[in-house]
Amino acid sequence: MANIPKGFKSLPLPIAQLSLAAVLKCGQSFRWSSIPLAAGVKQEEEPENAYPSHEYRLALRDRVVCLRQDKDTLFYRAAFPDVPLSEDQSAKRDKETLEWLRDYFQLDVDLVKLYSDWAERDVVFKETALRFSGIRILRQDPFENTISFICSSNNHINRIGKMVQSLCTEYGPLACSLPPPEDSEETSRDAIAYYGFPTPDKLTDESVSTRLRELGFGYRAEYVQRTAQMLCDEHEDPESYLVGLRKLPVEEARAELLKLCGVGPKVADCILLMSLDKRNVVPVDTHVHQIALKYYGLRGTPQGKGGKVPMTPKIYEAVCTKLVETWGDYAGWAHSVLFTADLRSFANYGLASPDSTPSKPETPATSVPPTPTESDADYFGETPTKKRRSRTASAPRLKRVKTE
DNA sequence: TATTGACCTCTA
DNA sequence: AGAGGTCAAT
Repeated sequence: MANIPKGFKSLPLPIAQLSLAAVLKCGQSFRWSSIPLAAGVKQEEEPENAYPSHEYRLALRDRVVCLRQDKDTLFYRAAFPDVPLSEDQSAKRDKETLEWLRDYFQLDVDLVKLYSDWAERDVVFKETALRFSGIRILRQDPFENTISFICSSNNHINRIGKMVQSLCTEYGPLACSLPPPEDSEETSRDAIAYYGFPTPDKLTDESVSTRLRELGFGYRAEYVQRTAQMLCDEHEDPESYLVGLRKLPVEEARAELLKLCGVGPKVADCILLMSLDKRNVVPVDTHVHQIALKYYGLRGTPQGKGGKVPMTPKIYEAVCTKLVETWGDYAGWAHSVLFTADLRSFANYGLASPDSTPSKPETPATSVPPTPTESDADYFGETPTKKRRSRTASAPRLKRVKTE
């Protein structure tokens, strides 16, 4: 590409393999900050994503990773509190950062290939999710991931982010302070302090739960503190223990996670998928459940008083099994694509519960999923394409009518 | 073993 | 009301 941002290294990477905008803000990690960059003079006929629109930053323990991306390149750099002494040292750090990136984004996994596999296996995916490209599963730190998703229960993504951020500011190590990018829209030149995620031992004290309550964690405050305490009590090196779960079979790893306070089936599955390498685990939340009911021919569930569908362990299992057999070995990854697509559509159209409750009393496991109708496509669609614009307009936000 | 409520707080 | 649930008591 034309120019490399000052101070950045570049890595060739098609945006279809990784979309930072989609991945970093879709509720996998809650710690990335995204900083809008000043738009340069826009040339005519310039393709989308010709230039980076944002810089993304994440504090690790010893450095702050800064990322940008355009159509076919990932730009990266790391900031440190001190100035590097030598060329050698600087080169070494660059190498470490690149290594971290490859691991964190799991760049060895060919996402484009996966998309085509899913599309081939699943009509619904092909029709609805294929246009949300570049969405992959991050390989996160297990402790951070665990604490973050303990915070996620009965909560909004937005609020989860605030909670995790305040947790780091309060208990995390200061990684580095640095000012906003020179080419950002930010007018202030003041340095921003970036804090890494706290280690388990920093969260064990009784005072932590009290403080977290004050910070608005609600009933999750005790979960966080007790989980940290439990991990430190039971394990010499809690973080290594959690990382070690990667080597266990799924069921065993899940059993370990379920011992932790505030970790139930759904949160455990999130951790398994997002930090313990269990790529075929599909966390079933309310959104995924709705999607499964509507598009994947699950039998009408027990009850629905007032249209509500209860989430029981049995249903959880059924949904999970169905989606795994639909998507295969990387089912958890596919789920993440659909979940993100789902979030976008809800943001645009609001949650429209299916009037058409699953009608089929019995749907063979092997049956082809119902072909999405046009309105289904809108339901999932991000931005209405020109083709569909008119009918989208005629199908405005469906105000949920209470079904009695 | 399966079903219910309660649970903190914020936002739409 | 409901949010990417979990826990504890029937």
